[in-house]
Amino acid sequence: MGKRIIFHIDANSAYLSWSAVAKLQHGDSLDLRTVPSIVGGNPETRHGIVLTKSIPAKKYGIQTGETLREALNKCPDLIIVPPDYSLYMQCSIAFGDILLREFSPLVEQYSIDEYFLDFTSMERLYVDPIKAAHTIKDKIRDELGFTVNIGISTNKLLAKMASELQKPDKVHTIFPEEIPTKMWPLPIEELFMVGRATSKKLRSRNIKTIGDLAHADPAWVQLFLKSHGLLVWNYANGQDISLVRENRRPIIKGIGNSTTIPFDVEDRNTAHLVLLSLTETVAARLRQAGYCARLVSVSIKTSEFYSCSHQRKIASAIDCTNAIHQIACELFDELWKGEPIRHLGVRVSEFCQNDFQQLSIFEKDYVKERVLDKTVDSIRARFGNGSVFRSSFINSGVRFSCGGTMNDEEYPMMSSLL
DNA sequence: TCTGGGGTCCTAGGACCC
DNA sequence: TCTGGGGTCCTAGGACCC
Repeated sequence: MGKRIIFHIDANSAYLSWSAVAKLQHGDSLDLRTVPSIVGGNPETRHGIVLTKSIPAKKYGIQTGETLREALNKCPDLIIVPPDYSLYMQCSIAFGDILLREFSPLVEQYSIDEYFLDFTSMERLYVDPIKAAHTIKDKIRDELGFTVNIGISTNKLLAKMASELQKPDKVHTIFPEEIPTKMWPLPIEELFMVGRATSKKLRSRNIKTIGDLAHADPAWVQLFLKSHGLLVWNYANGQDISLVRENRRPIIKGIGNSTTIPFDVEDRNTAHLVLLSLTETVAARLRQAGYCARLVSVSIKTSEFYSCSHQRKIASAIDCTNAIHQIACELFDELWKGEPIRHLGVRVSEFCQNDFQQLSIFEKDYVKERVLDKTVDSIRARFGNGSVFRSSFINSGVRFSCGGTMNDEEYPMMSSLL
């Protein structure tokens, strides 16, 4: 294989920029990006954390994931706006369309605000990839109103590392010969796939920079980081052979829905109702994907932030809301010891196609269930999620649909590896 | 402490079978 | 059984990403 040229394109402070652009378009005179501001959840419903910060907010030391209280302590004048996920989906798609339509057929969406682009076959058209990257960057800024960073290199890992260098509105390269000067001096935490636990283990062994890791003995790193050690050692040395793959229909491995409940749940019935609300969206997405699932799992987080989960393999794969809900409730009853519950989750996985005539082996009731689910799905598709819901939710204090406010339409998913 | 939600992958331990 | 070893499956938990 010849030398490839890979771009990584990353929207700067994506949620915040996108909300800022929308506000400007609605006649607002203040550009949120120019002042300390964040996109954050609502503390009233116990969702009060920082999702994205503006660059001026970053200067106050505000970090993604911290509570709004902490952020406000650092900057009392901080402007806080709520997230708007359907807006973000639109921006994400418009962003990807420009890349795909104008620059290369080989584009991979990596997350809601990141794309990889294989520029290799475009070289003859543009000659200079750096100039082409500036063209892309400027076109997105001029047409969509938000800035991006573009990283350029010979593989995805290096391109991604390059796009993180200096922000916003920049093009950077980390070609292999630039690794020692541009990547090795960076703190170890900056390396892709080195999170809190890994950096702690590395730092305790005096590995402080990416260069330190690159020069360490890979066998020694494997002793305490197992296979993950070899992965990050390769990344520190700029080694990555993964390909940019067009993502039509990514292979989904699991579908889940979880939520922090605005109040502590202390009784079984309410818990079961929350599980139903979570299962409704999980099962509908499962059916829309055309799958049946063989594994159901339930997770709990208590008011004291203790987490645990319980799962079960089932004999025949299912996609019915009621069937999944029933198993989720059984799992919950086996798992719950009576502590006040802060957070609940339902997840299904181990999929197989749902189009087979296996229906005949189900009991009559089950066939009816599937017909009912299909009907409800299509009503909700036409008239909205709230158009039909179970009477058990009335006056229960539990919303009929909760968790991932995602407008859906196929949420772009990344794998944890490149 | 006003501490989110969506994912993927890996590992360890126990059950079970030969 | 105070027995050994290896393979596979299952479950729970933890690590990482955005």
